[in-house]
Amino acid sequence: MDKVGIKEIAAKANVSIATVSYVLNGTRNVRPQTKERVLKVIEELKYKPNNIAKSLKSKKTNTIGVIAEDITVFNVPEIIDGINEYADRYDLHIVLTNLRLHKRVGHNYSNIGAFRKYAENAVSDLLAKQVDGIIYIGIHPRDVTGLIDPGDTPIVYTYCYTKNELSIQYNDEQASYDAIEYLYKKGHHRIAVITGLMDSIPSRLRFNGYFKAVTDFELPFEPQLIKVGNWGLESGLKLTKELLELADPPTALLVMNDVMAAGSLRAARSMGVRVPEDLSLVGFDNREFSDYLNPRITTMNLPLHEMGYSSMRSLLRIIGGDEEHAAEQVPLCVLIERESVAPLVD
Amino acid sequence: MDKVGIKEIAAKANVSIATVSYVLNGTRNVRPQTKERVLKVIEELKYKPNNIAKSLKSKKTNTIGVIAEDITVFNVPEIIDGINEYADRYDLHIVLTNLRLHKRVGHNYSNIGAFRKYAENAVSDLLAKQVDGIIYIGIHPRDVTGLIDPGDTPIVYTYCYTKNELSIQYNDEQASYDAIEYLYKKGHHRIAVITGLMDSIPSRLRFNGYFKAVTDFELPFEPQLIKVGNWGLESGLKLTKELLELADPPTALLVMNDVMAAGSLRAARSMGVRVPEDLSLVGFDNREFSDYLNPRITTMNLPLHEMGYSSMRSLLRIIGGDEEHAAEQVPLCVLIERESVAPLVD
DNA sequence: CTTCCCCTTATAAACGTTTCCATAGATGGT
DNA sequence: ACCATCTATGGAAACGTTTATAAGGGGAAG
Repeated sequence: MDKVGIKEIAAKANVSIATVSYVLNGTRNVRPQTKERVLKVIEELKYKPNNIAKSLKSKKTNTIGVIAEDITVFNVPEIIDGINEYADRYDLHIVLTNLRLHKRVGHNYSNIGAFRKYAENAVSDLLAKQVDGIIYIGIHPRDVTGLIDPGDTPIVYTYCYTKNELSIQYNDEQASYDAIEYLYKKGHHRIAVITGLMDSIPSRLRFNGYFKAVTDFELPFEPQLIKVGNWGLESGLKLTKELLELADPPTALLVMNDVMAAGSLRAARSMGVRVPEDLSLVGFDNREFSDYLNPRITTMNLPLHEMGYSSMRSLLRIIGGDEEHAAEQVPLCVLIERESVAPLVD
Repeated sequence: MDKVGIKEIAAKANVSIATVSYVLNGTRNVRPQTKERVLKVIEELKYKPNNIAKSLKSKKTNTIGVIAEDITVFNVPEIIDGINEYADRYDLHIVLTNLRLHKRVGHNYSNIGAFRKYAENAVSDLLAKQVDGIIYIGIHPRDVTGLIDPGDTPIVYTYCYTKNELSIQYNDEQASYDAIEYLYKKGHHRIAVITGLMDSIPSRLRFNGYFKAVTDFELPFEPQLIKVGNWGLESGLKLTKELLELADPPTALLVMNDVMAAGSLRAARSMGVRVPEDLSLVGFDNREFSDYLNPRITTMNLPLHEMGYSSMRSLLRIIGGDEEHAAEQVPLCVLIERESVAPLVD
């Protein structure tokens, strides 16, 4: 099974390689009769194009490099799926680099320096592969400014924060604000919050939203209703207990991720507090399991698929030279109503 | 910022392009002094290699095509992560094709025919990109034999079933057998089972394991203890209720995925049956949330990372021409003990 | 019957590398 | 002093395409 290229086709069809190329790409008119003949030979010889050669000449690979800081982080696959949807439409291919952040440096981002060289390598490799552009999928809590240098290959960031570079990101602050507004409209006034780690950007932004809403709706601001968690279930459990042991416990609780919210549920159960009758609970992330818990918890959905899709669209705009219109409006987070919130009746 | 290639380096360093290539790859001895000079120019001009050209000449892309039937299916990212770990070690790159099976044809695999052309396209594209090999990540319940034709590009399948092709897959039957054995050793004899859809291969295999174990340990075989579910939470809930309403309900229950197991928990709670005191429960998949439920459920872990890793290793063996030793031993599933099983005391 | 133009097809250069082969100079054994 | 080796380097072909340019032939217009 010898390699059959355009040359072999040309020989067998008694035309020049140029002609074969023209029928292959429709770049130029070719007499129907000739075309037919060439096509037949292509069929016969089971010609398979070689995009490497094509790319070399045309300086276009139709390939986008996707760098994921960690593909096993729960939200990332859906973002990639969004990227894929767009890529499919435009016949683009994805070369995926998984930086495996967590497996390499664990969950402590302080020694992130050691990680930088992986990121840099990934970029070099991608550039060597002549990708037409790069999408960098962070893992949310980090500002990633200056981490890598893509030269003049277009890049867009998503699911992370940047200073000057374009980053496709939903609005954390708004999301959190909306959650509080929802609770407020259900009649709740004393609303507690369990944040994530406070050196994490989304944590701060979400807290901002909480604070803004509390202010806008003239809710009492009581520091003892604010608890700083660490994103883990145990922390949700412990802090919720503390909240419930208050002399005057809150009637509602916003927890900044679903994992901690699962902890809240456990705490409530252990103390005989009923959710939602005695305590309304809203989570964050709309993780699949939030629907499996008991009660099914009301939580804030993140527009992940759209973020992926938008990143791709932005990137292609930049590649197309339209840098100005690259910024994208990402759909808002929407609250998924389930069973963990009840209106407050006095 | 003109493109700087090997040619520009050669000119500026007063050597031939051949020499530049030799210092770049260390393919040949070059006088230290010359080497130095070339390296300096490379540095100065910020030379970035072009792997496209390299691949064209060398007929090696160092790229593996990964076709995922659906990257949003929960187990897939971890498999990819395993692939990545191996790829990193050997400086291989991944071009990822996500077939988006569920978003395209939903969860009803009967109209899978329409899906075939996506798979075929994916393969053609990958071949055009001259990948050195292909890994096909299915989504488990399907036999994928004959779906695609990779020509003579090496391929290995994983997380799906095949007839003659090499597929890296853990042992469903064994896993299920082990779960029953575990329950048996905890003193349980009347063990019920909730299967998945019975047109799914893992469902049948797992049932096989159950049946074998029941036979080996001389447990009573009572058909009313066998329920056929559909993988969804509601089905777990409903069937568990039926089981618990039996005149003589089982003391233990093996549920063939964690989602249905979440349903079982809900059923038990709604009927005032305590887990594990009144009913021992073991799930399947070791989904992250199985640790968040109440009680935390004991479940069967799948060696996903290893499957990815092994797939890659097998593939590289085939690429290296060692077809015989390509088959891999995939680590067994291991049961993760948590809180949902208690020993039976009479 | 020229002349011009258009339509179709061919020739060959180019893309950025690797690598085979050749060459020039140095070394060393006789 | 000569030939055989050996080392360091250069020249050029090749990988499979695309595409600029050229060329041949036919028809319409003069």
